[in-house]
Amino acid sequence: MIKLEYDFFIRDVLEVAPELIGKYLFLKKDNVDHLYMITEVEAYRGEEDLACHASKGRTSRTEIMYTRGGHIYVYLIYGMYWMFNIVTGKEDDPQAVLIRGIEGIKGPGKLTKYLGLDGSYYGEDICNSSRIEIRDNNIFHPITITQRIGIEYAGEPWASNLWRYVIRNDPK
DNA sequence: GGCACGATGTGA
DNA sequence: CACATCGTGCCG
Repeated sequence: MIKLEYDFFIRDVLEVAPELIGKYLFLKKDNVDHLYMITEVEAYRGEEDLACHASKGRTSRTEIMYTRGGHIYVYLIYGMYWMFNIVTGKEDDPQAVLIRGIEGIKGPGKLTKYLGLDGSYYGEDICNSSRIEIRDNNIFHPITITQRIGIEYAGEPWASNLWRYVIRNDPK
């Protein structure tokens, strides 16, 4: 298992997102190591993407998306659920990958609750953290590509862009 | 300051 | 389909 470094994350989100399928999320909780295979992600790309929070421009919340890839973007939705994202791309090119599923857990809100991820991870450097990393075991997994979930409000073409990537055979 | 609304999940 | 629950963006 190789830890992924900046060169992996500092690329366009449409390259990084599909490659994250089958990779492993490493977490250290209470001094115990855990590995979870990533099974579902979505790409959010630039200020022009009306489903991307960066479409509102640079704010205290979206600021982290304007940094170079490898930082963590976490935010609260519906007052209850933390969404876990990894920033990608170069500095000043706001992009992020929303991690929507790991093996056995479907749904971005359930995922963060299960893993214990919250606002304390906002801005964390996933290439230089003692508690969270992404690792690769070089095993390829075929993927299914679909539209992103829950962003119809963004209108076209954003609602129809095929920017959701799911591990194939992962039921739904 | 006030208000509308979500990259969701659950349960009727 | 209703709704919980609150940070954020936007307007005033």
